[in-house]
Amino acid sequence: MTSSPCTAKPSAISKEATRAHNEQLILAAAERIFARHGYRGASVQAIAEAARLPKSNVLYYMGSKQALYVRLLARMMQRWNALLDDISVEDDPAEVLTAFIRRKMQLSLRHPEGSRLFAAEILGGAPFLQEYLSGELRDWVESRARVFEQWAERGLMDPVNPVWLIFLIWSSTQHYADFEAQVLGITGKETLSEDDIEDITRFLSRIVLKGCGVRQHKKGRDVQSDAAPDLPFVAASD
Amino acid sequence: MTSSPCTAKPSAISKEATRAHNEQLILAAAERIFARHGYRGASVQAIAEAARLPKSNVLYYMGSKQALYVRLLARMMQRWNALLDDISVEDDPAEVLTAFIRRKMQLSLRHPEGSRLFAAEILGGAPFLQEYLSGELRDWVESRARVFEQWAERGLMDPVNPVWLIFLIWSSTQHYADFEAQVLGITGKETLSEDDIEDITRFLSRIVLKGCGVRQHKKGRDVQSDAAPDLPFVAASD
DNA sequence: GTCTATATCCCGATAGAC
DNA sequence: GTCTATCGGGATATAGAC
Repeated sequence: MTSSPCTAKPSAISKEATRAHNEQLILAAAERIFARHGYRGASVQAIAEAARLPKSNVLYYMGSKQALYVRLLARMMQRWNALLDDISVEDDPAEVLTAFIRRKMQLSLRHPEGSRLFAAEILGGAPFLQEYLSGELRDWVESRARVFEQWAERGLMDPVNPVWLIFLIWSSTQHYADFEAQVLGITGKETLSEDDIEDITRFLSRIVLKGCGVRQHKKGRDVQSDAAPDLPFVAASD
Repeated sequence: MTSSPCTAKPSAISKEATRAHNEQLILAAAERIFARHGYRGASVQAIAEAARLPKSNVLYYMGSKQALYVRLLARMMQRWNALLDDISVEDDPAEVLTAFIRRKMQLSLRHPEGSRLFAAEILGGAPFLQEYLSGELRDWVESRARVFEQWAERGLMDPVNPVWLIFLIWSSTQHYADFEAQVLGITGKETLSEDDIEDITRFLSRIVLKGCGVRQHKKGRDVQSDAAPDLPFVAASD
């Protein structure tokens, strides 16, 4: 990934490539700045400097500050949707929940600025995302909630409130991206290593599965109903 | 702060009362605006309008935008510290953890704007709070972490990473204040009722205690080591 | 297509009238 | 003490030179 803007000679082919390249520079820089200062607190000037381009160039490529912001939000929602798998009541709860936690964790830490951009938008009352939240996302939550309830009816997990459970997974995973400054300050680390991420992922999976009484899926075998089985991924305690 | 009877000069008293009253108006309004738009995105003009005072009045009372912001952060840290109880290894894990979750939940929902103000500060890289995070708060976390580890050594709970556990409790409770817009959009509610709060609190306590394998403290009785006892506060499932 | 120069407005902060 | 008027600077956005 080159970090310098392309202002080279306009040969027919490289024009489009240059434009695409500069757009990517702007989007990456804008995600950082918007995440850090929020919509109003971010200035086009600051975004331009972060992208090493003139301010007018940013507005020329993106049209307006608001259009740029909306485009970034849409990109983040797209990433989000990419891991919102469909699940059915026939699936194994343990597998689905661990995969859900793992993917959410990876998304947050693969795109920390996007995650913080989203967080800042919600923190400010979600002026640009209300429709998405109470429409598309709400439907997604409701459909998964129904599956969780059916799992509980079949005795595959405890009858917990499925919406609170989804919020628990969202909040506890996103925390490591959104509150990174706090996490690093308290742990004294400079960054979270791959091992840390793996450790946290296993910790959260363990707590959620055990906390919800999810039975291990063992085909052709009876499952003990009141024992707390040792899970295969007991987290290290530091 | 004196509470003098002073009947001689009521005008002098009402002056101070007016000042105190206006300061409270400004602090409340500023907390809302800063929480919504972040430090840079908030304008003194907007704060003044929210407090129904002239802009110059806000700066006259508070000195500067930054002084006002720092004062609000300090107030929130003070509220925070007020519930950071000391705990010892002799205390009952179940009681301590449930009380911790309950208090944290109440704090977040009693002061949602303060919670969001803090969140915005962390989201932006904690420029004003880094010292607090890597100093006072870090020490607090370490001391509690050591107690959790000792509990695990005594077999009172599973040997989970205590710092991840603290982050889990923080994130999952704060979520309902910081991401209120998302929670309300998805649940379709206009506000979270007292019953909702109680339900969420019990849900989180249940998951954390069961997920960490916290044994119920029963003095003078042996504790079954591998059974998952039914907790007294099994959450309703909706 | 790109970037300089500029238009218009709002920012935080202050001086000075009352 | 309170508030109007204003300052210098920076905001978004655009017009126009190259």
